Amino acid sequence: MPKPTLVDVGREAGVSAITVSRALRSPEKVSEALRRKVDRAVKKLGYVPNQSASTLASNKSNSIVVMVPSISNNVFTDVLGGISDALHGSRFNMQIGYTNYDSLEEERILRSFLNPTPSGVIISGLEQTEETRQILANAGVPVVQIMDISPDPIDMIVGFSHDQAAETATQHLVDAGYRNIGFIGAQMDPRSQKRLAGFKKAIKANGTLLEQSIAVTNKPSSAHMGAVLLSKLTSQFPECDAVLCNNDDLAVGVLFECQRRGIKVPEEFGICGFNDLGISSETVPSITSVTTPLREIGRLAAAMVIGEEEESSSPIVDLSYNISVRESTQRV
Amino acid sequence: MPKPTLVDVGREAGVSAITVSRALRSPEKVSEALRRKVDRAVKKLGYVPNQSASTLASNKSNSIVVMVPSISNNVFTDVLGGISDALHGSRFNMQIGYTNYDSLEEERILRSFLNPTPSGVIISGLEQTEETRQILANAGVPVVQIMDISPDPIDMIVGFSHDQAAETATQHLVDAGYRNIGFIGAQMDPRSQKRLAGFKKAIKANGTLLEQSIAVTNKPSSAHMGAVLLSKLTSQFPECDAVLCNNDDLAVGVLFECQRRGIKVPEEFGICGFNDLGISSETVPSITSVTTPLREIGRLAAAMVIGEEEESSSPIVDLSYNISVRESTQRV
DNA sequence: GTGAAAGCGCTAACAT
DNA sequence: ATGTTAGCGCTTTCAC
Repeated sequence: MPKPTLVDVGREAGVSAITVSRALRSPEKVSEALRRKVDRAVKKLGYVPNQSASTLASNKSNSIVVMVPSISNNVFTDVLGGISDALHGSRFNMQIGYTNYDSLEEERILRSFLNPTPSGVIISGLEQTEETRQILANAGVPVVQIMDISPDPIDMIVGFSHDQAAETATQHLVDAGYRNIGFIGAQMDPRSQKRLAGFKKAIKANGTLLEQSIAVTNKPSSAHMGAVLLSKLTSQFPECDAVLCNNDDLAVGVLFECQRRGIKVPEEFGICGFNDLGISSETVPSITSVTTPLREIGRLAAAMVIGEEEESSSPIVDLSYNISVRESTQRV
Repeated sequence: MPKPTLVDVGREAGVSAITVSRALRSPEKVSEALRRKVDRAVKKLGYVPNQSASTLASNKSNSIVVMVPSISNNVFTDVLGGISDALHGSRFNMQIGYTNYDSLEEERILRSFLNPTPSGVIISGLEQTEETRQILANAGVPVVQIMDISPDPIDMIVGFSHDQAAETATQHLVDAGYRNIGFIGAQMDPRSQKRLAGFKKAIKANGTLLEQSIAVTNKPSSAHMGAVLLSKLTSQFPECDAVLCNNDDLAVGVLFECQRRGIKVPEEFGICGFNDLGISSETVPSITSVTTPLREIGRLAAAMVIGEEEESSSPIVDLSYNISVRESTQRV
């Protein structure tokens, strides 16, 4: 037997197809009795809506478009996990776009994803092109920017303050007794730049910022890159006795490089990571890291975009981070 | 101005819409001249096909359905990366389903993904339910099973032999001089069971297999779990002097636990991981691992499913693995 | 090799 | 609150 359609359900329930459509899409706009009749007919026939027909007729899809810079980065797999959780069981599915940290590529992909119009857009960062902001603002769908915060979002935003988080982490290193603190960063996207700014601010508040205390690259973050950047840093800044890394894989690589060179952590050298990706609590010594609300960002962004959040809640959500202090910064 | 449709392209090219449709979908069934005219019109108008309309009319989508157990597992992000690469620039997109290592869940998701009929299916492992195999065999689309190998695939298959890989790795530990070798495994899916079987075979070939030399769990794999399982193993098998781990995160956790206990690796204890996930080459000491062709599996599976492989090539592709020998198994 | 007609299943817009 | 009408843009089937 063929798949049942809205017409079949309507016949079963004794109403017209369009009425069934409405009962299904906006149950609140329909009488209680009808809703029950329709539900029963749907179950009896095992009706499943045809997305393509719906999309074609309305020129609007049930997709939530999610734009992230990279899928291989654990940071974003965590965020995607949160979104996936929040969307699970809803009528929405997610369509992932991978921008490779390129605003123009992002714009191009987004254009292709905006037809048919999705039900919502979740997009990483603030660094969209002016064109992209225009397109999104005029798309007539909820847009949630994630990861960062700003007083001036396209529509809504959920993230945390990268500069504050880095500033707090740097201050923690100062408080732990380190005096020549360096910064190691890979994949220096705008959020990483903000972490660097937070680092600089904290250093200046405690003394003088030295140019040679910073070693960064635009290449991807990895344990290997952590070792490479530590070598660079210690050669240009030999008196360095601690580092803030802009991601945990770098921090892990720094620790390994210290072990290779016989540098004692935390006695001779302090290490603080970022994002608390799971491995930093397991190393020996364990690594202090900034625990960031990655999964929660995804979960909340999805809830906001599908309108499941409280009406009263603000379109700007600044989530909190936390310094998870571990052995790598605890001098005796 | 509104988006151009097939009718618009047809008008521009001086032919009917259906002819344009054919010229686009089966260029080989159409005259050279027409093909050129149509191409020019498409470019001039910036025509982009409407997927929903196509899917609705044909009840066939341009999606390649990909079923994987988990997204947070790095093993599958690598495989997905390979698929994504191979599909990039083609007219196909991927639709990902997460089964959470549950065959019944897999069957349920697959049923929902099979309407409209996708252009192909890539599915992890051999452990589908009988129902699932039936559905797939009757779907009339290319199906590629991945990760494992079998002489009896539903349609096509690309993977490698997990038992042979584990057997080879175990033999490497024996050859390295270890005499009381244990096995540590998490997330004991069927492929992990095969690795365990390969381990047992190699041990028996060299002596006696002890029940207490095996410590496994069905919980997810992580560095933390590696430490937990090492504790279990050494308490039940104190003379143990080396382990084969069924995944690299476990191996890393084992190394850290050894460091915590002051056990010298590789002198007192040998460690071999599996999948070579990138971190094992960075630790101190670096960890020997079985390098598996994860990305290549994804790339090839996608090529096979969209028919881009040589016609002549076999529907059964057994890729090779490689033992990457590092410090953790090199006794002086 | 190309075209005409019909319809995929749904929803927008307008009735009632 | 519910129904009628008219497509959405494409592909299928059948003609020529």
